[in-house]
Amino acid sequence: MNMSLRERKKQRTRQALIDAAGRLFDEQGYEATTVEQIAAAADVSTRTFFTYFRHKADVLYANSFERIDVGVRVIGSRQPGERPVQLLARAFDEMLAESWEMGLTAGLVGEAFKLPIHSHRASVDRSDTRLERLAAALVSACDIDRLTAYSMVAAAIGAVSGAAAVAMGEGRTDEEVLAETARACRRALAGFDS
Amino acid sequence: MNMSLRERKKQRTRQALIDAAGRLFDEQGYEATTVEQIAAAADVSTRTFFTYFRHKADVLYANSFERIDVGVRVIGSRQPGERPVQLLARAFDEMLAESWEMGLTAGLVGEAFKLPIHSHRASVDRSDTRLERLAAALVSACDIDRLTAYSMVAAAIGAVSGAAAVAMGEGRTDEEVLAETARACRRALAGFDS
DNA sequence: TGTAAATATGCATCGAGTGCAACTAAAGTC
DNA sequence: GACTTTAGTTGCACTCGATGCATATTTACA
Repeated sequence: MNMSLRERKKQRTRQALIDAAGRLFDEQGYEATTVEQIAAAADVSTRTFFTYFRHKADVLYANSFERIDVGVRVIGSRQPGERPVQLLARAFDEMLAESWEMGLTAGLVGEAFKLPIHSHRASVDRSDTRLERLAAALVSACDIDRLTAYSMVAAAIGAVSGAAAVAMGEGRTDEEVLAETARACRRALAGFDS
Repeated sequence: MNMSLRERKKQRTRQALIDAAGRLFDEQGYEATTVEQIAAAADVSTRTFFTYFRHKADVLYANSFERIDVGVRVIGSRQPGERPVQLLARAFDEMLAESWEMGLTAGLVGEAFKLPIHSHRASVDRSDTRLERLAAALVSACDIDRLTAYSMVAAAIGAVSGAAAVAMGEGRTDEEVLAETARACRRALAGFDS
């Protein structure tokens, strides 16, 4: 980890923004918090916020995007003979494990799942979405058609999000939430093991 | 259908907005089209657009929301002994059948699926989302816990959206798209038949 | 130390979305 | 048919997310 001063500063600012956003979202809710407030709390200009995150909502997913990397990596490490369903389930397990480990606040995750997030003006770079990246990885790793791959990943994401939202909404413990999401994921995938 | 003049006018305006939006989205794409343009094309003020649709994106889902009603109704009509998975699959079949019947342009549907839709300022009325409404209906109709219901519905929605997006992206015929989405839906649900 | 490259910031502007108040047209009343 | 009530339309001002551009300010590197 030999970062240049520049690099370190960038990381620090980025983290400051994430922390500030997390704190403010928890305190006032997502909608009630403005980018201006986040930037002020992180001691940078509003304009600078947008050099780190394309959209206000992206700060919520900041770590989520890194989690996707984990999933893509798992998919890339497919064992010979491993079936797509198993592989994808394994990828989700790793991603979910990561999620809790890196101490996302419930507030952050909760908001993230709650939001039917969209994009305002942003011309939505599809290749950057969770679905796209995981499905693409699955297609390259296995002998599977795009349609099936996308359906599988989308079903899994849906199940996981739905389960997590309800479980967290009901105030379950982290362990329970983790267990329930993993279970929902497997159930959603089961039928694709044709 | 004995509507008052007022009611008829409202429907006409609403339809004019939907039509104008569909046309413009097809011609220029979703992002490039402004609400101002849609309103102008429908010959109403910009402000009026927002009395019909809460968000720009809602005009895309205009008919989709009505489809959800169909699904909710199917779920409400559960046959004694019918399992949640069968019931939900039936609901999705009906909703999908409706979709093509009422002549949604591929452009409209395509855009709708493409968008990782979100909400700008709008404090997202959750009880109004597809997921919420279908899951809630399922919980009342069957003896099923919220967590499972939400996971199921979310998985199904994901699978259907994913399959539809890919199938349409590949230029399949309407029949094929319909068949593939129905299949993806069933596969996503299969594992929930515990 | 000076210069090139990367960041940060201010400013102007666009588009979505909301609240409010004034206006217009339809509906119901006498 | 004129009168009032009520629903729906519109303009206006404003907030906030987001982008482009031009200008500082830093850091890197010779």
